[in-house]
Amino acid sequence: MWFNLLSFIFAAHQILIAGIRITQKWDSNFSVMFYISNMPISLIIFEDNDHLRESLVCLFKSDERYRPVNDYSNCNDAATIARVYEPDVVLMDIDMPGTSGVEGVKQIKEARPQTAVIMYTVFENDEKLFACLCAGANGYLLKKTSPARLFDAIEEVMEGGAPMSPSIARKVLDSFNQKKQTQHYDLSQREIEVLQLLVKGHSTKIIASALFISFETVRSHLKNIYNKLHVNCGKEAIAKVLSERII
Amino acid sequence: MWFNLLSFIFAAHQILIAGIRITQKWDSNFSVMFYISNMPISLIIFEDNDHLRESLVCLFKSDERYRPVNDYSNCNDAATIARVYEPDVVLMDIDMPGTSGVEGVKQIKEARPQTAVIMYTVFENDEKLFACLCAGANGYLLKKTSPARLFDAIEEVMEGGAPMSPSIARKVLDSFNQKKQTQHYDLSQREIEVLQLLVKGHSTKIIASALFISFETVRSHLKNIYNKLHVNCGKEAIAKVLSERII
DNA sequence: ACAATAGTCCCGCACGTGCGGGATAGAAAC
DNA sequence: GTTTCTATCCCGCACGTGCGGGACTATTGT
Repeated sequence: MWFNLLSFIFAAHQILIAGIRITQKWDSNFSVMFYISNMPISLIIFEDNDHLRESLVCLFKSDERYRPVNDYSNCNDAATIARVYEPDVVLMDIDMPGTSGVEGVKQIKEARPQTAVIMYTVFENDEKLFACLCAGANGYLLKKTSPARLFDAIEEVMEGGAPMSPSIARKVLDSFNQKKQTQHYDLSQREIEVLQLLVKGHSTKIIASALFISFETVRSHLKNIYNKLHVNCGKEAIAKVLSERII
Repeated sequence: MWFNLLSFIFAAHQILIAGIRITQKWDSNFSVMFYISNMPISLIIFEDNDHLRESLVCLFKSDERYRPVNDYSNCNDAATIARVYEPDVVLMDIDMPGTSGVEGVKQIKEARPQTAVIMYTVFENDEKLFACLCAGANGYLLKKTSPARLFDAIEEVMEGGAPMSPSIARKVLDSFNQKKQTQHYDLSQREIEVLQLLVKGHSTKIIASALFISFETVRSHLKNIYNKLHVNCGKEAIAKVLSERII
């Protein structure tokens, strides 16, 4: 159960009141929420494999900390389900008949952003991973995850964390470091300065006055930049720089 | 100790040979490496607080799995140190006199990419966090991390993971989801199609032929798009879309 | 039935920009 | 000591593009 206490700042991560553990959590609107641990965590599972789904329900029923509310073999009505049952946590498979899990997490996050959605899948490929993260997933676990780690992950996401399988976390961190993997275009320092202003959308004239050099000089630099980046115009250059994270 | 076995693909994550646990790891050049667990993990610590640094060394010396090679109160010679001692793991503070930890991780990763660098800091602000990740950090732990979790994190990073404190992991995942926080510009479906082609760097003429509509129609759409995005030209539109992750 | 919206198409004008030239001076590299 | 690189500046031409108009059609919502 969540209590939304707007505009209240609380420094410590856990406090004890009358024996009840209260854990801090920030929601996406920067309001503070508290999770009272002696309430069971309500849980909904989306998983099309009947065996696995029933095993998961059974697993969570075995621990009094969890209250598996419902489970579904598809997420066609994910938004409604989230609104009606108001689950704390959702475990979401990706590959399901009908609506995919990627679309499912998007709908749940739109319908009820407080619900933490943990992806639970065999997929390790970048495309599905980043699609889920952009859709608002709060965690990403591979199906080889042990039950103990599954429990930990749910605790972690309830405490404001983002549980990920190690190889997934690595992929996520690597995505920040991709600019080193892209080739080096051998731009001079001055050309980098010009390019940095260009990718902010500034015109040649503005760049010239910003760098205290002549309009024609900037154009000359831009010509060289376009050659080095193998593009034909400023728009292509901006697109290339921003999408490949050069500079 | 690492053995670099190029072009060899190994499916399982752990195998047992004669009682020695071998763990798979991928390095950034896509070659496979194996970590033999009965070898102690060599470790270098950069931390300017003498008390904390000595405590950490003491902590790691207490466990035979770790071999703290050296420790430094600044990372001015980080690149040389990495090349000479070839550590498996580096624990790196951020706020140090002289070269900052952000610069330190960058230098270490350039000098010896195989070395896993885990940031170990009090800083939770986005700026420093993402600067470290872009510099190539393999993990990010807050100083409130317990010793047990510290050990786990080093195991995790050696096995190809990316250990992060929960609040850090959350920040990282949230960074993927920022497009929902940006405002909605109320673009029509057709305008989105035009804009998607524009941000690829395509000219008006190309967009027209790609969408099977007239050149003038595309220009008309672009005019409306610029109005809705509050920009004055295509370059600004591309810059805004790609940097704010609209669409 | 009417208004609003989206999508399509067209014109002309002015300016920005890409392209192909050329030139000079200082610094760095060989 | 010559070459190469970098930064700086200039010209003219052709095309792309932003801006301000207008017009027609289909759909949607009231």
